[in-house]
Amino acid sequence: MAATRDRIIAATNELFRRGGYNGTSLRQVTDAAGAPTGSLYHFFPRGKAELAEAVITETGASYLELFELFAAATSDPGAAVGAFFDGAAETLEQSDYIDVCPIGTVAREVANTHDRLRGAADRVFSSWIESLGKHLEAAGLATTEATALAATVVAALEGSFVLARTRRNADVVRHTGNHMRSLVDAQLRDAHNRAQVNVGRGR
Amino acid sequence: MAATRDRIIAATNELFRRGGYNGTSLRQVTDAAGAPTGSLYHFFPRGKAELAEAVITETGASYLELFELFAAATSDPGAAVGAFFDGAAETLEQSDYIDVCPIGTVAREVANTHDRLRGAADRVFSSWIESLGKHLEAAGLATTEATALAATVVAALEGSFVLARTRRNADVVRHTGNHMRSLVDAQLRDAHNRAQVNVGRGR
DNA sequence: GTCTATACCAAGATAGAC
DNA sequence: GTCTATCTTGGTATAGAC
Repeated sequence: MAATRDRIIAATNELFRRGGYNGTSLRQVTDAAGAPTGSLYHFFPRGKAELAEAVITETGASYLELFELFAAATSDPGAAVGAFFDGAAETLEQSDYIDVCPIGTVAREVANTHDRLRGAADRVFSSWIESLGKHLEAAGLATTEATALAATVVAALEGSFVLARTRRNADVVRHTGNHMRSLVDAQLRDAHNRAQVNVGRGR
Repeated sequence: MAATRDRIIAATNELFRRGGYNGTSLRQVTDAAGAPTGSLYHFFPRGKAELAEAVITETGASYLELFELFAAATSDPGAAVGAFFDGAAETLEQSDYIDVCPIGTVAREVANTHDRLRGAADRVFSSWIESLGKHLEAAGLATTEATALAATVVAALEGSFVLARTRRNADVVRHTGNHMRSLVDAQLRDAHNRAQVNVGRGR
């Protein structure tokens, strides 16, 4: 049996993916985790907000790891991006379309009301963008271009989750992934062409 | 003074953009609208869910109209898309980063819990995708390509709102808009090139 | 660290006078 | 159509024994 704290985190993660922050009660959490209220407040003395912050931070780190696995499998960032979208689509279909990512839902709910949670989500998104950005740089993009493109990919990923869950069909995630892949490929091609021209000019 | 029903809808729209569905109480709505509980239940007998459904449907229709205005201003869909993102970025900055769109937030919150609201959001997103898709078809894309690309643009739009609100900076919306614009331009170019080749081959 | 009971408050919804 | 009072439920959080 997993440690109590881990069960609480895992249960909250899944409940947030289904119902979001305000839509999930601590009663649901303790029931799903099989843990009493006392334990919850033992591990998270500041209550729901502290629990949510832990879920955001820890889930964010595990998704970062997951993306790094995809990226490590190839030197082609476009392929890694496409594969990541395809994996997310699969997850959606196998989970009755509960959100793939608790962070996007919660971030959108609390961005104007819980500044601490907003900050935690901000750090997570930034870590993802930085990671993808590094890979895009390694493949030939300038830093500014790489970061902006990485942010677009993350935005498209999060947005495609909204559409897929709303229509209960994950194909939009796959199509969006394909589009992101061609966008990445095109930008890399442009960068290489510019580099070629400069070489031709003796730069 | 606007009619009571209109004030209730407008107040709810703004409150949803700030705090989402579960994060907004009917007390907040009646306070902001300056309307008593009795009036709210007079216009929306099934309560909060019915009110939310009306907000989604009516806001969705007004954003559709707004996009059609942008699209009517030019025969270049890429330009219309870019301008729409820029306008949204402006709105975010001027509103303390409350969401541009109450529908995306609410859709993500209730997709697994309120099927009626999910359905209403689905119809709205579909109407946007269909509208943009038509313009992309008119510019030369095949129907399937046009619909898929339109969905990607809507996904990127919604996703960029999440990132922008989370980091309290709307530049990501502008950058995403630029990327969507180049994506649209590239796909239209490809379609035209394919058409040219076919002409060259005497098709 | 765990458990139960409970305090306290805000939520959505309803009733019935006007 | 409007207004106020109120019902009921469920929310977060705490207390204190074990």
